[in-house]
Amino acid sequence: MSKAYDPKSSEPKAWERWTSAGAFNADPQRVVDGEARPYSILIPPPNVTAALHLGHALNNTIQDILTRAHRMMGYETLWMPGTDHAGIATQTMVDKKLKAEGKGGIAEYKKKELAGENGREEFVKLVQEFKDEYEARITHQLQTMGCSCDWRRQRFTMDDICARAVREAFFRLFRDGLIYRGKRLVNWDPVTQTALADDEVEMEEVKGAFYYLRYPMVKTVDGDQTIPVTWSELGARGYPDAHQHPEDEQAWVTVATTRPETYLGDTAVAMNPKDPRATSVRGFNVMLPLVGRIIPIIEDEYVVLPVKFGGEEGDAKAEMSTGFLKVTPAHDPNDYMIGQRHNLAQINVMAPDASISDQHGWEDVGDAQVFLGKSREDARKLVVKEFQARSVSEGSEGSLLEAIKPHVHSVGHSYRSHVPVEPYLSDQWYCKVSDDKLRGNAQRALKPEQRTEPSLKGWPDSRPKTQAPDSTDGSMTFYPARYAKTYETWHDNLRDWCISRQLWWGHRIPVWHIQPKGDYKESDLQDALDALADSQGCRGELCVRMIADHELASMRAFGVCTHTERAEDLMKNLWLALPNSEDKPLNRPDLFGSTGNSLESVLKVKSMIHSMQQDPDVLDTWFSSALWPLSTMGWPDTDAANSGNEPVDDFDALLKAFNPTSVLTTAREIITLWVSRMTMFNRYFLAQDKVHDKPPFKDVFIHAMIQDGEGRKMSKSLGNGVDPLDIIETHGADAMRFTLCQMTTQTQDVRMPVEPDPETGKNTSPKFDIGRNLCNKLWNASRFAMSMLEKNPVRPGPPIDPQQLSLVDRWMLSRVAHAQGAIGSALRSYQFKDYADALYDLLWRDFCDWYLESIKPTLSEDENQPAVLRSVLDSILRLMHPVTPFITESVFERLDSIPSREILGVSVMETKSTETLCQSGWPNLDPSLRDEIAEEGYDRCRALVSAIREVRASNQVPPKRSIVLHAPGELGSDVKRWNPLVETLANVREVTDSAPEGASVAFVFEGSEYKLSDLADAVDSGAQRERLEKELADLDKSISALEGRLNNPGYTQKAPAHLVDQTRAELTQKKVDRDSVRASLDSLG
RNA sequence: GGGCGCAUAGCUCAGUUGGCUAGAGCGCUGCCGUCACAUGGCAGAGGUCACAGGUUCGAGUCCUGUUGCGCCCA
Repeated sequence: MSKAYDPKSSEPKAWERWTSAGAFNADPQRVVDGEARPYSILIPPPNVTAALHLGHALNNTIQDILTRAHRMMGYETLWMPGTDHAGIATQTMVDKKLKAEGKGGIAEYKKKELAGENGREEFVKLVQEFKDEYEARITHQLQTMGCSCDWRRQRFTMDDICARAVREAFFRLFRDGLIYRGKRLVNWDPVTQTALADDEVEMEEVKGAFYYLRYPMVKTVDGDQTIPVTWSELGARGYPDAHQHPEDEQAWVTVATTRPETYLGDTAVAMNPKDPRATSVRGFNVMLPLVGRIIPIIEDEYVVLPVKFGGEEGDAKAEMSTGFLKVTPAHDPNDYMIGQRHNLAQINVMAPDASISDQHGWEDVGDAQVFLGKSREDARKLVVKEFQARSVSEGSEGSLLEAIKPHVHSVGHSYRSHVPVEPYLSDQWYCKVSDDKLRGNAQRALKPEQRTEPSLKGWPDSRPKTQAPDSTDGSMTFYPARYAKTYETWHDNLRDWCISRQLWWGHRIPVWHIQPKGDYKESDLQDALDALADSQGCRGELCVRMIADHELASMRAFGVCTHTERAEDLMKNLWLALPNSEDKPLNRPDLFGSTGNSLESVLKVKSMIHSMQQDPDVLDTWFSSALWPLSTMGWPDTDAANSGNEPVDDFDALLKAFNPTSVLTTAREIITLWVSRMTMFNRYFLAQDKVHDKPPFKDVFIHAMIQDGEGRKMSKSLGNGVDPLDIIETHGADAMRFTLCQMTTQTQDVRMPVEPDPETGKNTSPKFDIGRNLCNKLWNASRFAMSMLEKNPVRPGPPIDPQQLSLVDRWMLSRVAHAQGAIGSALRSYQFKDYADALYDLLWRDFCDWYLESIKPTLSEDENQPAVLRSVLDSILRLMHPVTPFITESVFERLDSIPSREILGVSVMETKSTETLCQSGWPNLDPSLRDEIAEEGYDRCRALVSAIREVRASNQVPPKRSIVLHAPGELGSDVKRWNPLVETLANVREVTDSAPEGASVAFVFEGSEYKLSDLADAVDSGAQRERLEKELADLDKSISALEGRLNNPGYTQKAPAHLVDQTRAELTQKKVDRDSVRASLDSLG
């Protein structure tokens, strides 16, 4: 074995051993047959947009630690790997890449598609290639890190098995009325031209302005709506300040807006009913400049009163408000709500690219055609310019633009294209997550102790319905517990989920839109299609729903959702067969077979369809992510999953064995996006299947976020990101894993100082040295131990009774037992730092610093000691394996061939194989090995050694010099009984009862004075005095503290008796110590 | 604006029901080329536990408030 541990040579070999042994393969049948308990984890599928970063490394290290530990504990263990197609993110990446390569980007392919070519298909193929590349890279990264996933089962959210789950889920929700079509304001990204979910919008501070615009006031006389209202008229009606304006001039209202360009779509001006001006303007309208649209002045509580008229002073909104609010229902979410309340028209004045357009619902353009075709930015400038140039009415003073005040406000930006999001009215698909069948199930999943009163009060139905230990409700627990609140609050304010995206990369929505010919009901079309489906062998695989209801039959629309590929083909064929002209017969009768029955059905359906179109949109990425616990397990059709080209065909047992999973390990930012939705879907669908009604995981562990040394997020743009592969290259995978494990505390952020590696220039962190050093320590300790075992082989024999062992051996076994317990409880409570610290202390402090040093001289004489050494090293390797799998596997391979002998109480848990360390058992140390007496005895010995070492150091005694300990009485006989521990560890040549003859140095131990001699040729009495005086000062300080405590009657009366006794004993001891130190000082003269 | 978190040694962090003379690693100082490991050993210095009140016999820990930093959601 080499002197220093070399991860580069060990890691690939260990990996090879695991994979050839099939060490990571899970066998669901063993669980179903009751041979083993299940332990399963689903990987949060990384996006295929980029290589993994340190946050992924942390998350996956944690999952691997849990997986490996439970595998060794005898659980049938599944860690399911996979990646996410990350719809918009990936599509954008590919678009950018194409543009960077000088190609046209997605726009080119959109043109092709419009021209009737396969632009969409070609583009998706390119994305597929991109995905393949990154998927391979991510897989490589995870494997290099040592992730013990069952790689045979690797999934991708868009592969066939996942696609089947998506189709099934969509169909059922559609059928059950939980998916609907809605015209809503969405967060529209004008660059990628897609709707964004609320959580895909990032708020950014923007330096903008409040623009104060004047709208002339008009009234209706004899049907003419454009008659100006004058100030004097308003004044007569009690309008405050009306007299400040010229009497006969036209009055106006001033609205304040940050987005003047949206005025084109205004359909009302609103004011608060409490506004003192409300009565005087009631019944009047205003006329939009240039557009000429007459819009009403309405009253709504939403409007903030200006300070002048009762608004709160200091409230920024009240300070800015004029009391009049322009209402643009089609371009602002709040205005949309007002519009709903007052039944206002929604006028969309923009094209999908956010340029001003009269092609998307705006008709009364009037003089505003100057704005057509302008981008929203240009339109804003132009609106300001036009308003500035005009006045309220001809000849009146002042322009329509009253003022511009700078204003910093936060604006939603697309997380992909980073442009401001445009609230945009469009038709989208929604999932009714606010339904109790979904929301309620997610709320009820939470452990009752983690629910809070306000939420339970707000949602009385969300109280858990069942409470048995294995119950369906209340069985999901968050670690750390505080994150339960994030989860809970999210559901309290849940809005329906917009699930459609105007993208090409994703699961296409399996719906055909049908415009009906004639006036008929949903069920009529359903019946006709059922008959057709029947004739085509796909009965029941189509579901019809009204998706747009309108008084006019011609404006109605039906959605036909297809349940299967077959049904999809049927609809496609129907579309192909429909002739352009209504009266012509089918142009492709061949598509439906030749039976008269089918032809009749086709003709019937055809007669009902005016036009049909496949929905062009795809589903939000999170829709397939939400199905991850189901799709990875082959749901809904395990038979179909088995028949694919999968390397394993045990899907039928998979779901039964491993859903619900044991724990989900993830970052806090996706508690809402992902955890919640998986919970809803898992419970909803599996309950329908009568499988179970459980949440998809028992525990949810939320790990910390890694920030750089300055507390900033790691990101590409800041250049502070760290690539796990770089760390593995310089430090080794185990070193990285150990450091990450040790950093994983229960706080929400952890910091990792980042600096460039002086050699490679790549980002690294000194933190990883900790892990590297630990591995090196393990390597050398093992090397040393094994060489000693070669020289002093374990002799065969019956099991050793620990009671027969020497003090240090019993102590070491006790420490291992202690560590095993600490590690077990750390794992159960997801306290990963505690795990790492327990390993560090066990290996470095206990085993290396004390045990190995202690046994050096005795190993050859003590016939039991080699067996203990062998056994302890074995246990340490096993306990360390989940954190540092590679090095422990390498060492274990060598240790395994060294003979061993059983020690009573030391065993390993049973596993299905012992071929590698990875597969073999977790240490099982009987609690009786925790030996208080040995720990106390050895601790005394160590304390004495430390005291002697301190004397040696303060007197500058060279380490090589052997000295003499003068220890009469009890201590002397103890030291002799411990022989040769003190002698070895403190380099003492001789222990004697006699007093020193020559120069000596005194030290105090347990209240008595002892002496050391032969320290050097001359003893430095100054150093001794200094040391003793410091010791005296420390003692005085603690004595006065203890006395102070005991002199406090409150303490002696109220504190627990054992504590008071303890304090008294401590005080007595300290006083004795002090006397001895004083005596030593006196004798120094 | 709402929610959550953090503030302890020069740095990164532990400190789980209040009982502590407040710990670890790195860094720092001194000694050590020793036959497992210098990616190491031994010894040492270093802290008004952000601030101000309160509860208690006793507060780093619990409560209230203040300040600063960070994250999430509007």
